[in-house]
Amino acid sequence: MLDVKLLRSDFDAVKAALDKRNKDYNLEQFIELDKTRRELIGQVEELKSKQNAASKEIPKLKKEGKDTTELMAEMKKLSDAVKELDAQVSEVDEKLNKFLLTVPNTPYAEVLPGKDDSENQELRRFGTPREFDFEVKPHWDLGKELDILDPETAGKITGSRFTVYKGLGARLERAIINFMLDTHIDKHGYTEVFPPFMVNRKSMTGTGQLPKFEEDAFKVAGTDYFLVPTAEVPVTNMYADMILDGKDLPIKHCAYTACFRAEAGSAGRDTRGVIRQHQFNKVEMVKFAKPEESYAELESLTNDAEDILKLLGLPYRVVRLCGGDLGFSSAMTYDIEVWMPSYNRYVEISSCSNFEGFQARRANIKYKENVKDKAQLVHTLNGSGLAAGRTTAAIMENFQQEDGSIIIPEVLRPYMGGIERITK
RNA sequence: GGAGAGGUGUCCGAGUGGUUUAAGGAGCCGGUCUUGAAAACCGGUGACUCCGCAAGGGGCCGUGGGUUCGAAUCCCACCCUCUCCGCCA
Repeated sequence: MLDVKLLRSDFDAVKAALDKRNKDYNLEQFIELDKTRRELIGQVEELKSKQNAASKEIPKLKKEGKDTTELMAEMKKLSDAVKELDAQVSEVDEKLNKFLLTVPNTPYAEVLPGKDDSENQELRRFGTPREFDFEVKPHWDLGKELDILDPETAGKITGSRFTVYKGLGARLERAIINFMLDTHIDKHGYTEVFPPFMVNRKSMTGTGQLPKFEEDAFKVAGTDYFLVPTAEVPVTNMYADMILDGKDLPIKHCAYTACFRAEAGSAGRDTRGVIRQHQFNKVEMVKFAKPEESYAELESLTNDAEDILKLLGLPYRVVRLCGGDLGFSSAMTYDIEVWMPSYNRYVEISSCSNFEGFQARRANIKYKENVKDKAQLVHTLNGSGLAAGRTTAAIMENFQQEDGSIIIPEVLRPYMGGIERITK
């Protein structure tokens, strides 16, 4: 949610920042609603003040044995007026709130305007895509030949966009998850959490998935719960409605969860392989930081995600998303894209974002430097570290051999019982 | 799922319709005393939020409604915690 005070005091600046997203958000309606709301509040609070005064007066008069009938009748009228005005206030409040909840975050100064992902800025590359002297196979063909990925069986037991991992495929996916978690915990200093895979509506609203993107989420029938689209949702909301101690910041968590996405609107895209699934595994990093430190924290968070790819020996590049490609809640996002031989291009494997105070305002997460200070919003950040399914696919494709086998990266071997290669 | 108990400020805890402006205690801050500290004593101290330039005012006793001139207190719904029972990995 945007800062209402900023919207009032510096409307044009907010509008200019949002323009970088290349869409129109009809911000003008805010001005009118806000004005109406403030007028109504002024009126109703004046009446309530009178009400409170009378409530002190009536018991006094009664004790003195005086008649309060007339005053009480007068107060009844006032009470009705208050009710009427209160109803109007909450109506305007609701409209205003509804509107504010659907306006995305203002992009950071460094974010360039742009239409879509074609206008993202490449910042750096690591590694060199391997030159193959044989015909590369996509991971879905390798997976089938090695009998480690089985989308057909998943289609039978569930439906499309699901995969059964079998044998060493399942073990590889699990090894990747554990390797990533251990690295973030032991080397990068994150504290692991293992949260529920379902969250309530409040949490989904807190991080910005709702109310605007309900069709992207899986709702659990008969409840008001949603399957988590990312661990960002449960982990960020762990601190909802809390005032943190500045001494504890930054707080750094990593978490593994399965992630569930309806993939509404992506029919026909990436239908083969494990790149775009309704359910996939991901290790997520989440940070809570002081505002003045949040952009430095974004750099280190992105480096932590990159470190996983470096250790695995996978070539990648880092891009800064332009305004038009930026997620709803984010002020700035770095995407890390891994080289995917079958696509013959870099494919997103991590997205690292600084949400500044946008989520913190929605979820009510604050901190105090000292006990006597005024509580202020923390900045929230998160990034994939990494998407496990896409990592499995990248390893399969980048480390495939001419005979169709796959060499396991050395760092994963301890997690694979020492196995060095997946063969038929 | 069933039965019961409960949710009050940083914490403990009182409070069943009106000087409650949320008692009292702990903690915290300041002071007296002390070589210093502790103890004792004295004084101070709810957080958050909304409107307002300010003065000030409104709201907040799990959440949301309702009754009333007036609600922490009465009524309704929901959420959460604890105990017991049932079921279950």
